[in-house]
Amino acid sequence: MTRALTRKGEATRARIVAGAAAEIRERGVDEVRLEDVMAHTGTSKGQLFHYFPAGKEELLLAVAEHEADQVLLDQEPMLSNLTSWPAWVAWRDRLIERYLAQGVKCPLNGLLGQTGRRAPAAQAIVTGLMWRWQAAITEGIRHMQSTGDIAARVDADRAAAALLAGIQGGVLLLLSTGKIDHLEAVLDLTIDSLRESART
Amino acid sequence: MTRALTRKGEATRARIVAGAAAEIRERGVDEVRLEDVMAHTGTSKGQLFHYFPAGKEELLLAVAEHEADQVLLDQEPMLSNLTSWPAWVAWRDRLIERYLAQGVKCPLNGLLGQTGRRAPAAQAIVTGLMWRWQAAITEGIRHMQSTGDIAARVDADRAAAALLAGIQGGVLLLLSTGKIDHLEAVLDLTIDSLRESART
DNA sequence: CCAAAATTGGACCTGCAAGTCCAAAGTCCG
DNA sequence: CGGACTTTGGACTTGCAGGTCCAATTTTGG
Repeated sequence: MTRALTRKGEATRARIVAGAAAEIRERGVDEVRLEDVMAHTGTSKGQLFHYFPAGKEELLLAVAEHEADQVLLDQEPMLSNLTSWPAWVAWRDRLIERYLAQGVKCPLNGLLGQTGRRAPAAQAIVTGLMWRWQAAITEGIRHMQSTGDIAARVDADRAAAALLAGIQGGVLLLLSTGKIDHLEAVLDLTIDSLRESART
Repeated sequence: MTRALTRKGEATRARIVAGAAAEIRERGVDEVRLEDVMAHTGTSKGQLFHYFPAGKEELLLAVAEHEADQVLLDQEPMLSNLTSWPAWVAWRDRLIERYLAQGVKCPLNGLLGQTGRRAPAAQAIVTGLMWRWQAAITEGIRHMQSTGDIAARVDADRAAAALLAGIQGGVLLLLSTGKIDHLEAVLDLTIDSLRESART
């Protein structure tokens, strides 16, 4: 159905999404006007509505997809290879580094409130992200259990759920307080707790 | 300076704040118009700007304060009396119950994005809430350490930070997925881990 | 090379929600 | 009771951001 995109069109569309994403990260969802996106990407209103007929909401949705994918990509290749304690630590370090650099600019935070409530599609994107994220963590835990580095009695799904929640909260607290301490504490204590489980 | 409020005025102001808070909880920050608040509280535009001269932003700030206080009040008297394991469990249950009932309606989520970025004052309110919350948890941990129910080697501040982050993330995941599982997992696993610390 | 379709620019429209204003009504206190 | 205030209602103004429209241009595929 959306087969009517030439190479140039595809490029323009991508430029719009990337530009809008950057703008949103920088200033927040509800501070970004279509005009800002136009200026920042060198496009016209005609193009915006050509590629996103439903207007702002559709654009925001595309941005959300883009950002959700980015969140997981930024954790690779660590996230998919949680197969040893050093690997876990490397992942932990990557998370800290990434969010420290990102600071107050959370791309998805606003999307929960802004589009999340009214657009079920946005909700689905965030939910999907969380599900994929948690699945990756679960797999890491399972692998560590298979090598005996984490006790078999640990409920991998539940532990992954808790760790994911901790990360989300850590990031949220980074957003509101500007300090990385919470994220660090959660990661270290949770991972330590998993590590400890094998010792008894 | 704001000494020019008769009893009737005070009541009206409170009615506006409470009504706006309810409306925001129900429909989200950026879906609520001043007209909605007027309709819902039986007030006129004149009154809104009489009590909140700076307009919407000032009203939102008052609502944020109101809601932040409520968050902690809803956890009392448990939160201030984390002095035994049953007490901790009671607190845990209260949290689950409260957020289960609240469901998708988070009063403060939007305030981070909406007012948080532009209004440092809103940021301060959220930060203050988190700080008070964490302090209460820390105190609970310290008390349990004094009775030997939690190992002395545990860093109370750090543990409290991690637990708070877990709770925030659990609530966030409740908002996006609609499931309480994450919050439950975080609370149970973290509390268990604290409990376990005393056994070694 | 040429028609059909995609792409682009930008002027214009429109609705809405925040904010202004002021006059009428009520309240307070000596 | 009376004058000075707070409180209230609601009509009006304003700016702005999202969305519409269409004509000009470029690209595509046969």
